[in-house]
Amino acid sequence: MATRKRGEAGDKGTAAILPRRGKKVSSDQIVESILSAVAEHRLPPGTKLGEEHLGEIFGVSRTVIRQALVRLANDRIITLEPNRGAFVAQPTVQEARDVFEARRVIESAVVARLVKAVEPAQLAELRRLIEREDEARAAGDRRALVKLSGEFHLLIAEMAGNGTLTAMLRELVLRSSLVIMLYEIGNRPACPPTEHRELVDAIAARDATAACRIMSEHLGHVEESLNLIDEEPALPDLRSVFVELAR
Amino acid sequence: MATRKRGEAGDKGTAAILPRRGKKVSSDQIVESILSAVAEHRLPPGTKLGEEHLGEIFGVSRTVIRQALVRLANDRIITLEPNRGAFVAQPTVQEARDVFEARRVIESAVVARLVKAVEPAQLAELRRLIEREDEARAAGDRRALVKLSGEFHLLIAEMAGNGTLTAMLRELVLRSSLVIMLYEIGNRPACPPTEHRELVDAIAARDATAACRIMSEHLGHVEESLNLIDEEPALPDLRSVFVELAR
DNA sequence: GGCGGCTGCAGTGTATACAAATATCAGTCC
DNA sequence: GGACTGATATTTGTATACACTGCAGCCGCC
Repeated sequence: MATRKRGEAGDKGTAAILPRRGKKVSSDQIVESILSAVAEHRLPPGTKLGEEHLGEIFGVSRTVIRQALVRLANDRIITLEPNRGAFVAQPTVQEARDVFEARRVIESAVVARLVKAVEPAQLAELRRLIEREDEARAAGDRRALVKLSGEFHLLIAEMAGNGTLTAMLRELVLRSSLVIMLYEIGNRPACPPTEHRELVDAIAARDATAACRIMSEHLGHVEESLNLIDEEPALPDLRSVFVELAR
Repeated sequence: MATRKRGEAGDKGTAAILPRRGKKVSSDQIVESILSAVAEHRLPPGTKLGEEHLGEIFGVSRTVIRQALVRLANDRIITLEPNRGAFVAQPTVQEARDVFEARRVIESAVVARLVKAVEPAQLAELRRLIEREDEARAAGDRRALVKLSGEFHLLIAEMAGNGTLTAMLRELVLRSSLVIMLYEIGNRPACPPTEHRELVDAIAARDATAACRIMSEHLGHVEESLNLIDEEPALPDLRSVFVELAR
């Protein structure tokens, strides 16, 4: 536990680290790993992220972990409670609704922009992604499905070519992932499977009005499929569970 | 210079620190100070922000400064060049256009939302802010004017009630401030003075269509008033010059 | 005289040490 | 038996130490 050289991280069974060639800053890898875990619903909201613990997992000191946590907190993926630590964020119902509204605003605009300048190769790429979604759905791989669905929305933004809007949407998609983990009802499928396809069809037809409408409705459907009523859902839930056991 | 207790920071003549009662995390104050300096055009793009130097100014160690810099870099207000340090960001022409497009997208939506639920007290508050803008303009106080103009746009977003969109817009307004510093032509006034007033009038009339149009055009006017031609403007300019010479 | 490498310095990147705050738990008192 | 209080242990917050990188100036070399 004394001195720890870099590079030992991989030994510790942390599968999620994508070993980018040394160019990137080390805290980037940690941020990416945690974001990836959120996107794949492997990291439930409310989970405590202890600094020392993460440091052991990634094979770096708390200094680097701290940088990563500060960045994640800045994007509202985690919350930093002073003197208590870092926890995976638990968006409130209000925040959840705000996130979806923001997504409708941004993604409608992004789709409209893409319709104007979409190229056949891009349509093919979108359709390829949809096929991978179908495969994941067929295989019953919910984690892959939810991640691919997010990537689909993000890919549209990237293709639209506004880096600022894309960066913002990336944050929103990740927060959506937290929202879905918190508020989804049972095992209902998050994204209706046909709508992505319809959206690409509308884009291919250069029908901006229809594409915007489908995107907006699609996000509305996802939001409606959630249990966004104004009551405290998660940590209180755990707490009440323990109260039950303690009786 | 050895041990330094908290609370001595204020002694060092750092005027910009608003001494919030101890609740906030100390890096927050530093972030706020730097953001404030950017909003008031006191901190030109490209300025080097040395860690040790900032540490002396704010009376904290590099650790805290670093946290603040990481957060600012995350919001693209500064750029962190590995092993070289932190510099106030210099948005490219492309980024500048992206920022204004993103603002049009978000602020149109925000205005439309506000029109639906605006209250008389809010209209009065907006008009009060416009009057302060007029005063700053009359006094020739450009720094106050540019800051108040940003606050006007932000106030509309806050009133609209979507915290997520507001947070995103806050970032965009700050980056706009950098863009304006970089690309403004001479001393041309950034914001046409009448448009804010027209906007509030349209909101008061509950005319969502007009309000969106005015907001969008207003942002378009600000963008057009800048020298956003596709040539490298500042540091990159130097580089391309040397590339030419090397041929 | 100009150019390339070298060395010293300044500044960042990371780890560690220490202080402060909080959570845990045992013991005591009511 | 339950609640409170104190000590202890764990965890975070901050400062500092040290290693490494990049830059500048100098010197020697061509």
